[in-house]
Amino acid sequence: MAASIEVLDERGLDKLSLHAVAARLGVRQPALYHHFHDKQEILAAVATEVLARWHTDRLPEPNEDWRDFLARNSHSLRRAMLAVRDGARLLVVAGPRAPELTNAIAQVSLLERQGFTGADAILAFIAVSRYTIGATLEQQSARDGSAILFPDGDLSPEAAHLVQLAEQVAVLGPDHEFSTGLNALIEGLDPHAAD
Amino acid sequence: MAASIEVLDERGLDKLSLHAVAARLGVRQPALYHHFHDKQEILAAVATEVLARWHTDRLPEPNEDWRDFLARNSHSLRRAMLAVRDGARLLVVAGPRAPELTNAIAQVSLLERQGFTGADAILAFIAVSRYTIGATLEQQSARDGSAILFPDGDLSPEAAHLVQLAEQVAVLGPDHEFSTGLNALIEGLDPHAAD
DNA sequence: GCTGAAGCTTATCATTGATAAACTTCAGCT
DNA sequence: AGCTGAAGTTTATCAATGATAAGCTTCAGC
Repeated sequence: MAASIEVLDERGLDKLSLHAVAARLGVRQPALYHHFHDKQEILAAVATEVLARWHTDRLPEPNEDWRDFLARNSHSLRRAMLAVRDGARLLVVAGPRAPELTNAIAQVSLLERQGFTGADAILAFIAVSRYTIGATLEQQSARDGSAILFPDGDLSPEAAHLVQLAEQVAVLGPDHEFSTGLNALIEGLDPHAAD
Repeated sequence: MAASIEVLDERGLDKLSLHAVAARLGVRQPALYHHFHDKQEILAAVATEVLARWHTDRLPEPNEDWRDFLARNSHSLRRAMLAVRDGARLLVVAGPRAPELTNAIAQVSLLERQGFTGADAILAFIAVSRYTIGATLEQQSARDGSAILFPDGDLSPEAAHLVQLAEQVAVLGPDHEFSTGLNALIEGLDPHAAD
């Protein structure tokens, strides 16, 4: 796992080859097949290891506000994805499909104690986790690939205005972008909101 | 593009090979390189084509409520991704990085006319689009891969409760899952919300 | 000192994205 | 009629990669 993460950081997910991992371990490529069934299984193990190392805030404090916990949990997941190159994509293609049971119980129970129905609690976790993954994925892809290009030819006044706004948003930074959406989502999930 | 989409639907993104596309066109694989620089460029063109075919609701009605438009736009993007196999992943790896200028102008302008600052309007679009991508991606991966497995051994009462809730959510269906999060996010973006 | 499992190696495959070099077709010009 | 060049295609060939088969070495445990 450690060797795989090193190779991942150096070459990126697309060029993460078993040969490179094996070489780093001082071993030949087929040796890996004595420990894993196929590449997919290796990637899954790497994804799990990344989460174990960096996604640390998974359990709510005893009487934590549900908003605080959802935000903390989401930022923790995001931190894990940003900790390694192509981390978000790695989680999408090889991440664990089912949540860990004991964590899920504590998490859902927290929301239920604060006014959520059970189903709404689950829907809330799903929504937040999907936003987190989507946002981090796009952000990380954009960072590693080419940055979004601002056209700079002759522009209509409206287009110029738009470009200026985009630059405004850009200087606020990716964390701000992420948090804005996350806070809006969490706010909107409030079961006590006035309809 | 049409041939590529057919192959994509039949074999999935991972097994979408240039050989297969060329075969469908009654042509040899290197012939494709006279029309595209590399595979990435082909995928980008396919992604653009998918959006052009199915992502139809991109422009706001003259005085449409911003909530309605954001929701309509998001559902339209989602529809496009669900229209082809692995559509969400395709968009992530090969989708256009920058939005179309004229559309973006009309969209941002709508939100500005309804109380958003320019920067907040852009942040709103970013948040919604990232949620849409993340949610559809997870949902489509889960559908095509193995469904989330409900453990069915001996469970603690809490675990049994959780499993029961998960089944409740499952019967509501993926569209409901998606809409719940989307509506919460849009609600939370309201610039006039009482703080 | 035998045995068998664990762990590794070499050899070998099929698939795949990509490149090089040559052949065919044909519109447009002289 | 005949030349020319561009467009589009073909065959041949690569290197990289994931995967499998068969055999060698080491060593714990009897």
